[in-house]
Amino acid sequence: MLKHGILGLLNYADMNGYEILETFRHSLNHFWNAQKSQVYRELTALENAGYIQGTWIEQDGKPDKKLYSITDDGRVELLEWLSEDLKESTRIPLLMKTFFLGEKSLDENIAFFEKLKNSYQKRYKGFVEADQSQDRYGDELQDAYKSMFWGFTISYGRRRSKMVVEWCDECLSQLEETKNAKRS
Amino acid sequence: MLKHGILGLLNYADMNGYEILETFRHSLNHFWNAQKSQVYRELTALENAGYIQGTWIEQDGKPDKKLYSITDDGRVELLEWLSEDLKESTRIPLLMKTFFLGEKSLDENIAFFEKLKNSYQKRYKGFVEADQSQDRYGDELQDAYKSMFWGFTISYGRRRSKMVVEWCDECLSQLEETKNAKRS
DNA sequence: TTAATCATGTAACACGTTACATGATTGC
DNA sequence: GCAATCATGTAACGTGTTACATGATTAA
Repeated sequence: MLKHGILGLLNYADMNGYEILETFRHSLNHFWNAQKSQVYRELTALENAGYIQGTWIEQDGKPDKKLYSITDDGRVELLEWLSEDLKESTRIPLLMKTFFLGEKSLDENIAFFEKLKNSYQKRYKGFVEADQSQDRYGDELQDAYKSMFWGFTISYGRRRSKMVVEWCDECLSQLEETKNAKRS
Repeated sequence: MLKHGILGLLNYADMNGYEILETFRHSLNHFWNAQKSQVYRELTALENAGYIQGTWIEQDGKPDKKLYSITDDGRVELLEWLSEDLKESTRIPLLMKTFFLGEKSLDENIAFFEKLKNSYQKRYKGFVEADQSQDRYGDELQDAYKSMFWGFTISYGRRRSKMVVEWCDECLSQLEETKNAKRS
């Protein structure tokens, strides 16, 4: 999975590991959190598989870097992945916890959902701002068609955050109702 | 993560591996897809850690089974997990693919989102029906408070499916717009 | 007789996380 | 002098997936 993400980025431009990590951090971070160690490991694996090739570049005033570019085989692999059906493995840690919340008290659970709501409300605001500032990656790409899909991922993030906030509201109102019913 | 799910289930009732798998399949499947091999592995690990203990039960007409029950240490571990902050590792395969869809044609991408919309529409209907039939797990639990949280997970599933369908609509209308713009 | 259900697992691999490890240059 | 930026990785562990492997009983 990460493998294909890296191939996708190298298909846009040659990059070294550090730049790939930066790109993940500023453009893909809302849907993929890439770890340093994993990126370097995948780069090695991808090079061994012949999907990318790296060249060491000397720099002055900075450490040497290994610049990777995608190969023809890599491009084929990328397109194959894009054509495959996506296999969505549903694993939602939030719901795993929610499912067993019956072990905790009403008040603890109200606090749980309030905290959650708060954090997603912040995320939501972040997405709305990103949308308005018509920003970074969309501009970097300089290709209206490609940047449209970047926009789609932002839109998903916005909708998802909103959905979670609304879900929290629903949970909270049911919890409050239960609390009131107990009191009377 | 799965580890705590198993602890949670064993906290409700003693079960063997097969029953745990069945429970995942009919009650937790919409947010957690547990593999056989992993469940058996976790059960062994959990027993070695002292969080659960298993006893072999002979049955007639059926294979022997190993019935597990949670220990006091296991219950402590479960409650600790419930109190911890949840660490949500955002990794959304759907968006990873979406991000790089610029490599494919307009028509292919329209087909992609239509297929996706279709599958989430089906899921959505499934959730709505599950909601109305006031069903399985909620009844099994026989505990209004606990089954409320099960209901929360269903509600999340319903909202999420709906959100994805709406997102697909947005993507599709933008793609269609681009298509029309090209034609003229 | 054949498929489904009940029941257990192992082996190998793939993918993700956390901690450790190094070191030069630049700006405050 | 200290933190940030640029740049590379390894080691160990944890978690998830795929394929393989076995075998009895029951219902169509």
